[in-house]
Amino acid sequence: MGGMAEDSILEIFNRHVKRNGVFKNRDALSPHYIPSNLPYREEQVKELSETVAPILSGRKPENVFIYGKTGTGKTVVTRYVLKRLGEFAKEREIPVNTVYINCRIHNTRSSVFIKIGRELLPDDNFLGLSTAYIYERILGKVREADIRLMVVLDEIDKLKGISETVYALNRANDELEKGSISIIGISNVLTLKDSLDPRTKSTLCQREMIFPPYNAEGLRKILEDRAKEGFREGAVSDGAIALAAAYAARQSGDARYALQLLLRAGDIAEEEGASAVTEEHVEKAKERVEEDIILEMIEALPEQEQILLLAMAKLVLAKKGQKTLGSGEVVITSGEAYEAYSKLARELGKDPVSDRWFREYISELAMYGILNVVQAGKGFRGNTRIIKLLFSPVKIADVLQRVLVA
DNA sequence: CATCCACGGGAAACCTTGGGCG
DNA sequence: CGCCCAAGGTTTCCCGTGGATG
Repeated sequence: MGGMAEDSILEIFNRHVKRNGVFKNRDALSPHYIPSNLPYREEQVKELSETVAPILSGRKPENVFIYGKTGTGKTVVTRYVLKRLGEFAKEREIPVNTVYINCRIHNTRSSVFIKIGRELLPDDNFLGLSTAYIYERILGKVREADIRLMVVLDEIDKLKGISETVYALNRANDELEKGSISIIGISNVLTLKDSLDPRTKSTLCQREMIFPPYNAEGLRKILEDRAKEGFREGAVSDGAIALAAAYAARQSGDARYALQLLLRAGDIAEEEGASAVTEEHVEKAKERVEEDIILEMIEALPEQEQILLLAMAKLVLAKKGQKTLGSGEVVITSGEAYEAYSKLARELGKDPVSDRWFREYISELAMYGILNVVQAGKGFRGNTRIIKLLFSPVKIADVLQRVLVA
């Protein structure tokens, strides 16, 4: 740690002090930000508002199931409408409560109930209590204060025991003389509906909404709006926005991707000390965003496949410089990979799967585009194939080390 | 040609889940 | 409520096949 490191640290810190970067409010580009208007989703906003509005006159709104691909605005429209509903109700002192639950985090019935309980009764501690008890406490509160509750279950496909949860929440309405509970379920898994049992399906899907993907024009409008909020005046070129919109349109109209692209482009522009975001920045951001997505995906992979990938990454790093093939790329045969994998699995205290199943994993990962598998050809015995990681082994190892140790 | 590495289909074994029944 | 069994899904086991070597 000599002068060099010191200098580069100073440089980083300085960059963050002198706030003449491209961003004005970086959060406006984040997927969690709720903008003040939602272009190209006016229809959906209207329909959802109509659906929840009866709550204001004391009637229980129908349950809604919202379906659409990632980045089609499901979550943001829901949060937007409920936020406005909450504000409206508060002004008029109507007892409306909304609870937003992301089922990827709260993925069991009890953790959903705990989350609702915390929202309604912030002073109580629900940990360690039975689900039935929490349920009764919630019901008691709803009844006592005549609360009209809206529960949003986002990424509901990730919830274990959808039926039980939906059924329990809905059944509450039969037991309540005052107050009500309505459900909004959100998912990007189209087949989810078919996998539900008929009773759950008819309960949850009293009303259905489908969110279509944005077209390039819509994406451009979204980016323009957000750029106005997020960037300084003139710190982002029209060309950059158009390019980001075009890439995202190709990614099946994913607005989250578009925003991520612009956000990363902004980061890169700042790193380079540029005064404005250009098309080149967007171009460079594309790689980074794709990497972000892959890393996110890797984090969500089944444990065994993560172990496999970590073993592969470590193997690549260990072999760097040795055994190379022409181009200087590291070569790994499936035999070696399996050995490394089973060793690592045992180190982590897990039973390795058979080599047969291992091969299934390999082809699955190849399908996702994380790995690449090719016939080895001459120089190797028989039908040997070589496996390549398509992403930086350092980053893969980084992410997985963290995930697997915890 | 025998041997080796590895692939991938299919049967068998094992595990999970949910419904029926005492 | 607990037990058991059927159905389904997952994983292993077994094996024939193909390609490259010596």
